[in-house]
Amino acid sequence: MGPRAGDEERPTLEDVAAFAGVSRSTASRALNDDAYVSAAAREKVLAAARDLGYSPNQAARSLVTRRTGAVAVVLSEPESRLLDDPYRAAVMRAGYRELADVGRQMVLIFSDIREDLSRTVRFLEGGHVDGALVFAPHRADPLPKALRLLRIPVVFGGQAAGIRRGVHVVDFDNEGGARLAVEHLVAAGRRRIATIAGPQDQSAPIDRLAGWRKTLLDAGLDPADLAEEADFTLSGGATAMTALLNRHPDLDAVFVASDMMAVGALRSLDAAGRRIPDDVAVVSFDDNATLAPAMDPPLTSVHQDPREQVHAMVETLMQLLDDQGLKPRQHILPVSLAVRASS
Amino acid sequence: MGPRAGDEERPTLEDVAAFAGVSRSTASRALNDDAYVSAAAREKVLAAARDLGYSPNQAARSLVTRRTGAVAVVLSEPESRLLDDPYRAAVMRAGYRELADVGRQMVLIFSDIREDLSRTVRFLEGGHVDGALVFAPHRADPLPKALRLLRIPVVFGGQAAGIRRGVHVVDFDNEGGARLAVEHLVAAGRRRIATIAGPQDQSAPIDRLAGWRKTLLDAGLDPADLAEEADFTLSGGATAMTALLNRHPDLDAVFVASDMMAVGALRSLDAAGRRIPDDVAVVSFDDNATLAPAMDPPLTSVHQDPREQVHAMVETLMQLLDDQGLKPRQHILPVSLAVRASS
DNA sequence: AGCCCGACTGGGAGCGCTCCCAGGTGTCGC
DNA sequence: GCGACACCTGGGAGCGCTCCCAGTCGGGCT
Repeated sequence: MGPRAGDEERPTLEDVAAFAGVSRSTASRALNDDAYVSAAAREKVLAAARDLGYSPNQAARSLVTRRTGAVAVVLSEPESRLLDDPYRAAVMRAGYRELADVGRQMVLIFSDIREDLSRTVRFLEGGHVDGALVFAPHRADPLPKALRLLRIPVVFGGQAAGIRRGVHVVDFDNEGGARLAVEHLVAAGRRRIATIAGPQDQSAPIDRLAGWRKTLLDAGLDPADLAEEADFTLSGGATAMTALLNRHPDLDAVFVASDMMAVGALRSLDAAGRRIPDDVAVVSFDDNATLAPAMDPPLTSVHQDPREQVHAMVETLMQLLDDQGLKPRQHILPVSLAVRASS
Repeated sequence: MGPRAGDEERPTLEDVAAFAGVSRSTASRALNDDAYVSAAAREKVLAAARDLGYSPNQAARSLVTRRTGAVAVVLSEPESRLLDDPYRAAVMRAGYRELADVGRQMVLIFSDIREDLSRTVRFLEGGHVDGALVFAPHRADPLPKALRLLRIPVVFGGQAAGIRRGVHVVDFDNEGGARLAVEHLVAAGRRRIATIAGPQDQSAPIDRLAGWRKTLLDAGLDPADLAEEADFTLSGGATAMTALLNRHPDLDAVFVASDMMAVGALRSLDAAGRRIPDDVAVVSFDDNATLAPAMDPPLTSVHQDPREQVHAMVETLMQLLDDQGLKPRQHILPVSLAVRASS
C-alpha cells in the first residue's frame, strides 16, 4: 500500500530520546516523572517532547503495564428510558468527572436488554478497560450474572439483579428514603397516604414501595389499595394519580417514587381541582436539581446525589484496582429529605 | 509485588495455538478469518479459543495495526446545558448505535469550555481513538481550532467555530428550516410573526434567526423589534415570550428556535390568555420526539433527526479512515416541517 | 518427468513502550 | 583509602499481537 500521504510519522520515545541526546530509558523516566533523573536530563527531554509534539503511544504503554487508564460505565436500560431520564444523564456527567479526577478515561457503554449482551462482555473482556461501573437496575437483566465471570473489577450502582453476595455495590437507602418521606407526611397529620410506585421489576422501586408500606403500618395506618404502579414517566405518573383519585377521592397525600412521575401526578391533581399541599401533599423521590425545585409548587423530594454515588463507586473501583483481595461489600448511601412547598 | 491473587493468567494467542496444536500464525489467521487456513486448523483453533476463554489483547493488536477500533464523540458544552438537552442525549445514543453498527466503540468525551482543553487534545492525540466526532456549537470555543492540528480525522457536527474550510462538517439546514417554518406561518395568513432566538454565540441559532428575518423580508413583512433572544431553556423561553407579548400584544405567531423554549413560550401564552393556534400560532425547531408531540397543543416543529446527522458523520469518518485524501466538505442535511396543532 | 502455482504452515521481526539489571559516578563514613 | 551507598544512565528483554517471508505439499499443466 505504500506510505500514506498524511501519515506524518508520529515521533516515538526513541525519537525524543535521540533529539534530547539521552537514552530511551532516561527519556521514559523523565516523562513519567520517575525519581533518579537529573534535572538537566529531565529538562532536555521535556523540551524535546514539546518540540517534536510527542505524545506516548497508549497501546504500547498498556501492553506492558497491563493498564489502559480507562474505565467503562455500563448503562443497561431500554432505549427509551435513557433519553429523558435526568438521573442517568447526571450519572454520565458524574462518571466522566469523577473518573477524570482520578486520571481515568470514561468509556460509555449502552447495553440494552434486548440487544446481544455478548458484545458488551467481549468488549469488557478485551482489555480495553481496567474496570467497570455498572448500572443495571432490572432484576431480570442477565448482564450482572455475566459480568461476575469477568476478569476485571466491577462495581455496581444499585442492587445487581438477583446477586446479593460476592459483588461490590453502591446503592442508596431506598427503603429508608421512603420511610423519611412517609414519616414526614404522617407528622404533618396526613392519614390517607397513597403511593405511586415505580416498576416492580427493579430493586429501587421495590424498596421504595416496601418503605412506604412498612412506615404506614408502623404508624397504624392501612396501606391497602393505596398503591398504584407506573413506569417512571410523566404520563405514567399522571395516569396513576388519576386512578388513585378515582379509587380514593379522600386521599390527603401521595408519595411518588420519582420526580418525573410526580410532575405527572401534579398535573392530574391540578386537573382534578386539588390544591397542593392544602388538599393533597406530594413528596417524591430523586430530588432532581432541575426538576424538583422548578415545579409549581416546588416538590418536597427525597434527595439522592448521583455524583455521590458515582464518587463512592469510583473510590471502590480504585481500591479494587490496587488490591484485588478487597472484600465485596454493599455500600448503602444515606438519603435526606428536601422539604419544599408541595408538602 | 509478586504474582497477584486473582491474576488468573489470561491466555495469549500463543496458548491457544499450543492448545490447538498449531502455530501462532495459523491461530491468528483462523481467529481473524483470513484466507489460507485449512478448515481443520480453523476448527481446532476456534475450539481452543472457546475452551480457554481467550479474548485477544487489544493493546497488542492495536500496537501493530495502528488501529484502536474506537472513535471519540466530543461534546463541548457547558455543564448545565447537557443535563437536560434532549438533543444531546439523542446524539449520544445515536453515536453509540451508529458506531456499533460499523464495529467501532464510542468513547464519550465531555469538554467544557472553562475546562482545560489540553486534556481532551492529549487524549485524542494519545492514540486511544482512530478518529473523532465533535460537537462544538459555540463560536468562541477554542476546541475546533485546536483539533485542526490533530493527527486523527475529525468530523464536526454543526459548524465548527469560526472555521469554514479544511474541515469536514455535517450540519442541518438551519436557515432553510427557519424559512420553512416562517413560510408556513405566512401561508396561514399570519402577519405579526415574532421569534424567540437561541443564543447568538452559536452558529445554529444565528442561522435560524437569519432565516426568520430573510423570510419575513421576502414576504414584505417587517421583522423590526420582533425578535427576542433566550438561552434554549424552558424558563428562558417563557421569559422571552412574556417580553414579546408586552412589546407587541398584537402578535399572531411566533417562531421559536427550540422545542424546549417553545414549551416555556406555551406557558407564557397560556398565562396571558392567548389561545393556540387561534390567537397565536407557534412553530418550533428540533421536533424532539418526546417533547413536541406531547405538548398541549402538539407543536408544529422543524424536524431534524440526530441519528441522521450522526449517521452521516460516521459515514464520512469511515471514508476518512481508509482514505486520508478525502476532500473536506460541508454536508448540509435537509430538514422538514412536522405540522401539528400549534399552527 | 519436470515444473509451476495455489493452498497452507511456521518462524522471525518488530510495533513502542516499561522495567530490570548492570554499570558509572560522586559523597560520605570509618 | 576503600567499601557502602546514594544518584543517575544505557541497553536488553519482553509485553501479545500482526505481518512478511521462506518454506512444504499436492495437483494440474506442459
